Amino acid sequence: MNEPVALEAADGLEARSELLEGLIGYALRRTTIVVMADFIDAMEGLGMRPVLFSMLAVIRENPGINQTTLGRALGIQRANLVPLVNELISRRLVDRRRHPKDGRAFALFMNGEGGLLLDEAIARVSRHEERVLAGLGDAERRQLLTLLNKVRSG
Amino acid sequence: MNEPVALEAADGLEARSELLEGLIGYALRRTTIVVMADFIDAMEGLGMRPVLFSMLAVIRENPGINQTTLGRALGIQRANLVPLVNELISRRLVDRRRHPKDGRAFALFMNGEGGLLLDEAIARVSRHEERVLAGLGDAERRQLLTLLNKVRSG
DNA sequence: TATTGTTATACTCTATAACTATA
DNA sequence: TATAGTTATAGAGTATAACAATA
Repeated sequence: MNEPVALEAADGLEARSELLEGLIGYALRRTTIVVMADFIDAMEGLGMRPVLFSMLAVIRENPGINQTTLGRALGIQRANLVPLVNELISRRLVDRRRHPKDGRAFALFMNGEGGLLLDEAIARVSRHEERVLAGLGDAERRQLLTLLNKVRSG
Repeated sequence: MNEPVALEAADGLEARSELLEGLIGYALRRTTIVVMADFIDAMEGLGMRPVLFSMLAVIRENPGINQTTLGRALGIQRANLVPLVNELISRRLVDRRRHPKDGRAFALFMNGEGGLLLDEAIARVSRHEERVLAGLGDAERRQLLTLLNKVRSG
């Protein structure tokens, strides 16, 4: 409440950092945390996490995909994908069959129940994106997506 | 290599999802992972992680800040902040003193060694941001920062 | 009663190395 | 030799509940 004094405690209720506020990496990290938290809220009761949602989306759009390719598409290492795929299998959302031409590989397919769950999740994701992007116009949303992909492909 | 056939394995080397590619949340998450990985590379040998960097920045710019306020500024819960502050203390980058007017609280101050480390980290962060933003012009960089903060605050 | 810092705990994500079976 | 999937393990981030000391 008073003017700051050197070596006195700056223990107000709020603190800022001009350095951090100028860094895009920091803004990316903090914004992602906020958006992912809203995603998780939006999925309440579905047992859906961001990583499971993205796996279901890729599997449905790429029927028969194997785990290595799935992991590469999503930036997940093979070893870390194993328990995640097992989770989808044991929840009967995805079917896993031996690959017809490569005995080492599995082929993953979305089944009916997985499709229903994904559809419900997609409906919730639409509302979630509308909520977190409420402050942006259509042009700004397209611009943000373009800029993010530019950085990522960079 | 051939045209896709229903229920045949789509086990090519690459897979995409139009659904995910349209979601800003997904773009945020993937882009942040790429940028954070480059940050970590940039800090090689410094023992610096994103969270420690942000803590040092806030402590230097808010001398005497207590742990609760520091955590609130960075979105870190008090309980999770304890081992992180201990790490900075044991590495002699930050000093912790009892708060003069509140016996429950600590007041955190950056010391000389912490300042030197933070300065070196800032120099590396500048090169890191230049690297990950190389594909964007100045106007685009400002725009991205503005849009990210709009989403986060919105 | 409320707040600061702490401890304990559990879950998720991530990273690495080594193994098996198949190619 | 190389690749697909697996196992084991360790580190880091995150979330909750409960406690002691102090306000």
